[in-house]
Amino acid sequence: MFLARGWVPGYTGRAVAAKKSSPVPEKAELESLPVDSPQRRRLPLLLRRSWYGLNQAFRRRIAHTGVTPDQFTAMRTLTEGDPEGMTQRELTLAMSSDPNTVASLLERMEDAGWVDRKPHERDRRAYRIRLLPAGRQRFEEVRELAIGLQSDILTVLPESERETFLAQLDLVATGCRKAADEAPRSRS
Amino acid sequence: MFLARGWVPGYTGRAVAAKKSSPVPEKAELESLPVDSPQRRRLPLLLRRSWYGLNQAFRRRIAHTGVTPDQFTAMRTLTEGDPEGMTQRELTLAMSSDPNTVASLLERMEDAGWVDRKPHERDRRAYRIRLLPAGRQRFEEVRELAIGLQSDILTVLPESERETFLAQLDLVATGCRKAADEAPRSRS
DNA sequence: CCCAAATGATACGGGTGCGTATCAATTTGG
DNA sequence: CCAAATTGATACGCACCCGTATCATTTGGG
Repeated sequence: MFLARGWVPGYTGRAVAAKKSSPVPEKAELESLPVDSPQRRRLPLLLRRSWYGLNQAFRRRIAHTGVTPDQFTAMRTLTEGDPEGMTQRELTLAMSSDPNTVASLLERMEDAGWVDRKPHERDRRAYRIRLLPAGRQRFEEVRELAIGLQSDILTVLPESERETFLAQLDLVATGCRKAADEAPRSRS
Repeated sequence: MFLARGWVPGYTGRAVAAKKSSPVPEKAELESLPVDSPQRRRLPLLLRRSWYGLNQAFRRRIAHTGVTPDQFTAMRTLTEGDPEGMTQRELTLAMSSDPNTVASLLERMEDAGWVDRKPHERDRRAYRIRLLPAGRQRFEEVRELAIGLQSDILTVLPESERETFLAQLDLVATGCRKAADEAPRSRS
């Protein structure tokens, strides 16, 4: 087995080492531990597990459509955005992504015939990205699967707790972005 | 489409279109909307924003150490794992990562002199990965910054709600992994 | 005991995240 | 009104995610 003797459990909490009796520490003793102690639930690890798990599940469920999760996110964002067509900058912000990534993402989507880029009528540096009919059709197809997945996963929480949880996650997301924006880009 | 002209604000909520007066819909009308409606909080988008925001913040805060967020995760996992040295397979599982990714991650970390790979004494296919003193020193250095970041972010939630939130996120994470594991790898 | 199935690791390739640099166009300040 | 700062987009390069294929070793069932 993969646990020799000795050992401290990972954050997956398979076991509790040493002499601690209860598998779940009491609140009081728990809060006396460092916030990154293996005995505690840690935000970064939980977000990592959630995000990669969700992505993997989604990618596998939609693989047969030829669309990737990020391409789907772009399609959704475009659908919900300015009907005249968002700029790449706007798309980047709305997707919480990066100008670079969005550029190459759109390049592939343009090659696939799902979007096109028209020059912006007031800013000659910018494009207006529009979702083409072929893209919209793909989007609708994948959207059904996305709804199914999200619903499946939310069943792990009692109905009554979902909105509160999502509101808290929203706060956390905002906190994370804020931390990122405030972080120094190294000194210069 | 569900939004023709007039746009509806994306989840970034830059503006509120149309005639809806309250920016936050009532619970009743909210629950009548599709789970992926822009007016609702959506799990995938929130997880995306949280994860990338957290990562970006962390990457920027630790850039001067030469360690990447994933390398730090590996160091932490190794530190908390079998003192004799985990195999790559075990590390992969514990990190919610992928055998491929872990292999190249470790290759870079080995080049940097932070870990080494000794042949496993009972399975000649496997390695035992050990964190070297140089790696442990880097780990301790970065760990301080990681604790600071996690603490900073958790301040967005009232102290009394944190443990509950993390417990719910744990459930969600498990649900996501489960969905991924159950997803078909395409048919063969 | 032996062979088929399963498993640990690697190679290869496409997609994505992102720091840095560059270029053209727009905005701003004096 | 013009030079400097800012901004939209791209190029390049490295790190990481992950599907697929391959190879060596281990395991399991007959």
